[in-house]
Amino acid sequence: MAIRIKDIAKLAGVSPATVSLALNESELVNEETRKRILAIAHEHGYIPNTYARRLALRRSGMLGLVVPDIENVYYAMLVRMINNYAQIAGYGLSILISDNSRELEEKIVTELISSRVEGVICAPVNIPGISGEIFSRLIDAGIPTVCATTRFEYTSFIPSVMCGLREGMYEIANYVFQRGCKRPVYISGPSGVYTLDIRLAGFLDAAREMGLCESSIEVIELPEVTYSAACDAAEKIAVANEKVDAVICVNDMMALGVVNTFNRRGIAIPQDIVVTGFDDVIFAEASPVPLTTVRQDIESIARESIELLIKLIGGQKPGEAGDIVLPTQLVIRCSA
Amino acid sequence: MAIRIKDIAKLAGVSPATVSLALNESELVNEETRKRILAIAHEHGYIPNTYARRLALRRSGMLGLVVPDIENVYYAMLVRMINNYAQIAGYGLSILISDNSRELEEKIVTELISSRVEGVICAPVNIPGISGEIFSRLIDAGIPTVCATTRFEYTSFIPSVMCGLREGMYEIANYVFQRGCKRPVYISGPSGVYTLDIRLAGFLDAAREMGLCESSIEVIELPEVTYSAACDAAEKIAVANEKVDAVICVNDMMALGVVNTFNRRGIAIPQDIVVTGFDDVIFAEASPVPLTTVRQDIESIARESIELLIKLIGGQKPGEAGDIVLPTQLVIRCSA
DNA sequence: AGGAATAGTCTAAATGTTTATATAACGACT
DNA sequence: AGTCGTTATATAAACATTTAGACTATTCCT
Repeated sequence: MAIRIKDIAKLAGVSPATVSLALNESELVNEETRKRILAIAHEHGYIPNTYARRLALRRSGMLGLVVPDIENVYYAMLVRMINNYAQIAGYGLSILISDNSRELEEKIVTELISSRVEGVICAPVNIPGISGEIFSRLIDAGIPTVCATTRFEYTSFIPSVMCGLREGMYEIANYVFQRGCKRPVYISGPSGVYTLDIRLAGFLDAAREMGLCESSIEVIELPEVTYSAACDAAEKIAVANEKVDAVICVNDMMALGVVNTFNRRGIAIPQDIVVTGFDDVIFAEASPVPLTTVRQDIESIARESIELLIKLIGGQKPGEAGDIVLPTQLVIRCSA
Repeated sequence: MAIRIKDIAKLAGVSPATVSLALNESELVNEETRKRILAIAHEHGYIPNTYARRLALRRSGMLGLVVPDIENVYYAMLVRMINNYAQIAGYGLSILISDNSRELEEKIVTELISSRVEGVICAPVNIPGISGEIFSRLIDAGIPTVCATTRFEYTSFIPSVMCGLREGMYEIANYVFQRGCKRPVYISGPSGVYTLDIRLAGFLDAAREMGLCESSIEVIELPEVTYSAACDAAEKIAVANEKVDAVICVNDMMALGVVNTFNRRGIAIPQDIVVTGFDDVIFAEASPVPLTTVRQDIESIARESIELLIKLIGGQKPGEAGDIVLPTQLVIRCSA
């Protein structure tokens, strides 16, 4: 069906080798022949067969990117940017979605090895106890891999690029405490998720430093880090009304739930209660009370990830690189 | 580096053909030999080379999906669902992002042909005057293609699956008018974008039917369909204050901008002015005044697209299928 | 004129699979 | 003993490229 090099060769009255060389702009082939061949190729809409090409070349020119959830704007941003950077670096990008499932992650890793990608950036699923065995198969297969937006606790072979979440949460909690809040509620998701655990650690760092006693702080661990879960929690806080003066949320979506719930109940933010988010997603600013939050600079994560990956592809040992921790940025708006 | 069929053959003392057959669970090969071969393959972590495989098979088992903007939750949903359905149908999915650029779209189409995908679902870039020439190259290359979420005006060869946007906008505008509104402002983006043009047509249908005169309705065409553009427009409406009683927005993001701006200025929604959105994105419900809006059922778009695509792959002619128009759903909340 | 260098093209092997066809071994049947 | 089937395996070609090395013709030098 589709036209092949062999066909063009026949049409041009030369050998397939010459056609291949001509198409690849080799110096070896005569200017005139080249033009003739290119003309024929163009006329017939020749497009090379990727599979034959990559097989012969013994390289794919592809990188892989694995994300757990494409509907999360945070990962969507990551995808867009890595897509960009990969392009600039001259690689194709294979985007794979694990849909927060370990089994799919397994399959994806096999797929990546099978398609001989030259490097992988992975954001592993966000469930308690990630350990990196799945992705370490990539390393075993000799494929340079970097972990982005989080980190494998037990696998030192896979370097990571992420923001200093602990420091970021410390900073915003500290800011809230400096404002005079003494009875904070911290709203988080399930424990055991690395990126949530270290945020909590940052909060506790700040609380400890302020000398807040155990009884004056409350940590709520919800099963999900969603808007509606946060609404329910906020409802309870509003009802109990134990002089809580700050609600520190583990992400913006939850903060938004808290803000809307309090709003509806006539609780003034930040006058009555201070509320903070985390991530600085697009509608943090579009919230009825614009959110004070912590920005994770995803562009930097994307850039540094690709940069590190390319170094690894270039032969640098993972050990030499080490993990990269990027700064977060406190964004002060109105909610605190 | 990686182990090949040939290597396994040598280790097992059989021919490569036998190994291939064994790995593909063929009945031809002796049970015992098969087990021995599989054991060796497993032991050495054999993973077939995709490129060699696809080259020999003369089929890729892949579908392509092209979206203009992955950060748009609307497309993100589409991606997730089509990814799901493709998997169920036994295909791999190549996700490509055109980043709203025609040039990239060109490149992507070449890539798709080059990698011999068996079918494509495309959501073309959202700029004035899309005409489908770029994607019609897929048809020329014999690759079944369907257009999702919008439609090519001039290319009847590419069937489309989308919601009835005109009817949807008609319905919500009509609802607003039935409520008694007589001086609506319609906020849209640049004209020439098909999916915006037909929404406007739906609005005008409703206005005409209500007998609203030209002078009592205002149509604002902003350069961008963004939150901040809508905030500015809302600001002007608030200042002018010409008894406008409804603001009908072309999407939720803009409606949210209008709601927040009015909120800040003390204009009560829906008492003073009614506001509506379109799309029913996740935070339509999380808006300070939950948005009355129109839901596009992306799950259906995804399902119908894949279903149609698979029919086309199965040999159905595009002409026989025709475009698929799915119903929208009016979601009544508080803002109208 | 003869040899070397150069330019342009071709031959053939290689990439790692799949698969149609051939072959071999074995038993069963006449 | 020869024929036929069956079963299990091997051979070899095919898929569409790339590329090292061979070959030929031309030009340049002495």
